[in-house]
Amino acid sequence: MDDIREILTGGQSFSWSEEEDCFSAVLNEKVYRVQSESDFYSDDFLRMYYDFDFDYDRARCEIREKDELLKQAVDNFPKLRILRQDPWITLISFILSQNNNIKRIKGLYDALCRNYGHEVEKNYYSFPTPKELARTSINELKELKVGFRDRYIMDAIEKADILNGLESLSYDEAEKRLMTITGVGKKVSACILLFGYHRMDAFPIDVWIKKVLNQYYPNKDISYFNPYPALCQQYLFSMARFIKL
DNA sequence: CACCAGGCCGTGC
DNA sequence: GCACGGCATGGT
Repeated sequence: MDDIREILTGGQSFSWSEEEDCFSAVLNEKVYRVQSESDFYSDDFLRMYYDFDFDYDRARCEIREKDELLKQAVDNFPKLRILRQDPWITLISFILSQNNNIKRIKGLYDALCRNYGHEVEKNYYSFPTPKELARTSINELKELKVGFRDRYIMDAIEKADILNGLESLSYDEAEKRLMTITGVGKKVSACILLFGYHRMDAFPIDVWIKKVLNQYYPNKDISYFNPYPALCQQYLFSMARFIKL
């Protein structure tokens, strides 16, 4: 379980809960339970979700060659991947993420599931669809302690249809549309495009990545991380948290 | 008491 | 265009 903990609970997805002997998540109207990487290869949905088709061996080799920090990152997190998540779930997840920490984001994610999702299995709730979440209100969201993000969630529910058709757009155009949702800026849209649309050209810059860039890459352009900007970003994010930068 | 967390908004220049 | 304070909440 140690090798997939960072992928499932390290900040790109908030769907997974660590139990005594497995990680569990309600996705695709089912409860999935996994203990190791191999469990992702036994099911069609999980295979897609785990980004089975991407050549991570090749990417890791190339990223390792870039510099010492990325080499350490690849060696510390050998299994790191970019999961293929649902756009709507990533939209709400990363609205919740702003000025927040991973543990509390997960708590709020679970609260939305329990309150507005449906029970797929005893005590396992799905993430609410836009229609389900539309049953909420500013006041109910306040009670769940989402804080100042309440009005952002309300606006996202109203504009959920923006998510349809982003696949065919350029990065800049897709980003522009996402940013018409109140509470969605450059960083949150980068996370949505990366984790929800598998846009591997995305490069979300959060507080951790800012520290890394300032300290280790002060005079480098983002293009330094080509041809795997998103993966490098993910490695550096995990590494920065690991060494408590 | 302070400062921080996978930031963004509103205001002022 | 850029800088800066404010923002809900919970943890350290």
